Amino acid sequence: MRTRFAPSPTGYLHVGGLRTALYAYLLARQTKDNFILRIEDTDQGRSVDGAVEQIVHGLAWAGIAPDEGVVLENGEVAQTGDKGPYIQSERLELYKKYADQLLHDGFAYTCFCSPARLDEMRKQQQADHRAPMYDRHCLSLDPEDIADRIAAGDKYVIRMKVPHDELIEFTDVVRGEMSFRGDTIDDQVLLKSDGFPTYHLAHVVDDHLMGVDMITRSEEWLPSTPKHLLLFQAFGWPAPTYAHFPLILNKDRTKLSKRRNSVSVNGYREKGYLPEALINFLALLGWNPGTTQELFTLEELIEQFSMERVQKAGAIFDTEKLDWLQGQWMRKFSLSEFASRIRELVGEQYPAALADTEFEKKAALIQERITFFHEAPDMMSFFYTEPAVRMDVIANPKQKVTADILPDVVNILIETLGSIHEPDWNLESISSSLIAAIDASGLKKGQVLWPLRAILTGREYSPGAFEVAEVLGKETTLKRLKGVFA
RNA sequence: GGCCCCAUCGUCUAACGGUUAGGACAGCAGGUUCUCAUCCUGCAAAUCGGGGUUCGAUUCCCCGUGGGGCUGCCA
Repeated sequence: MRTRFAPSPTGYLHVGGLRTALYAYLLARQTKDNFILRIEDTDQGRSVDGAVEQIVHGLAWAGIAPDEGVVLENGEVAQTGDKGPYIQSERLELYKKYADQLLHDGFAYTCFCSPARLDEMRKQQQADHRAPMYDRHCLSLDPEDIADRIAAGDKYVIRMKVPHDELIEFTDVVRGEMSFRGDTIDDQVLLKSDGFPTYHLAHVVDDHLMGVDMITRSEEWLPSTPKHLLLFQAFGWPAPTYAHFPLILNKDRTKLSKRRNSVSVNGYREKGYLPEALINFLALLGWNPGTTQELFTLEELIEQFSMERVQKAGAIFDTEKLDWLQGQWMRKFSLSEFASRIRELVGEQYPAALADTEFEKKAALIQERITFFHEAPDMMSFFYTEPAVRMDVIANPKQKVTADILPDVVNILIETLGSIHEPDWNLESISSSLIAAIDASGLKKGQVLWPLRAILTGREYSPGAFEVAEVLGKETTLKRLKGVFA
């Protein structure tokens, strides 16, 4: 199944767009066919510089880079495939040619109506409580007049002539049987006066020429599908299958917008979200596996995705679950993978980390606490620098640690830990000897372990005292303990 | 206004005529614990309304209601 993602380069890659792209990608992968990226830059006024780069890089980051069309080659935007060009502004002659064909075959007509006239017409129709539709003012112009006016430089568009007596029926893969009456369909503009096609013409021409047989797009396109079907019919081309995915919504259930949400894929990337988490989250927004599985790799999605389990109703974009998935994915990495992914980052602030043979052991202590990679340097700082130890952190009323017992506590710690032989310095010996010492002292665990942890890390929250002491080693541990009152 | 789509916990969703309406996130309460996080247990939480069809409707049909999309020489 050849599928495609066809965004307009009007800005960054949108999370809604990414989900549409993901589903198209999964479908193509399932059938071992190509996933195409086509750029729909037919609105000259709305195209934004750099948007194509954002889109291509965004898809690559998410792990669903296109196989054909506009792709990334050695980090540069390029085009690949034998059905190109894949950027619509480079296909203008093609649209003109096919528009002329429709004109010739009587499926379209030339229209000279000015925007001002159309505006006036719509206002009147609305005032009369009629559906705003083109009134076919130019439907039956004399062919010679048309030629003269064009020669004279008059602005014109080409409109499709919708057969009012037809009933257009089709089956949408996610929605089922659909039908529209021809007389409720407007004579859509196909070719604009600037020579660019509208979406409608471009979609039909391109998807036919590019061999796309499954059109996946979001629900907002459902009402214009009959126009597209009529065009396929007029050209004598086989119609593709359509699948309209549910919309992603703001909290107030309106169509997801950047005004009310953070919708830029790059924004999530910059905040530190993993592509695995975002993809997992987006996949589940409008689709479910029919099982209780919540965590999906891209591979698993390819195996399990099915159109039958795509939701019909729109889904609110609520990122609470994304945050949970982010945590799950951070923990899902093997330790060596996790360590290697944060090593550079930590190394930037603490160069010692780069050559640290104990790095993995340290990384292990933060993996279950971390949410974003960029938190790693801070979370690991006490392994590489002497923490600034504040009395108000060490003394903790909740743990019944008061300033007056601290000297005794520190002494117990220094004595107990100091008596462990260097080669025996491990989690087991540290914890058992400390527990024994605590029992003997009559103090509570928290009264001894909280200060130990606070002194070693300088923090209220951190990995456990035993673990930190073990990884820090006997020498550093004792040095920090002895330094508290120095 | 016209056309079209949709409707289960707060959110994402399962149940394709028979279930105490299930799961996950979030919430709340416990447990584990030196803190935080993780983890574990439990609690609370939903079928929009009305008619049909049926022995039986979340499920099928109709009518409402509600929400949404489209209605551009935007996509």
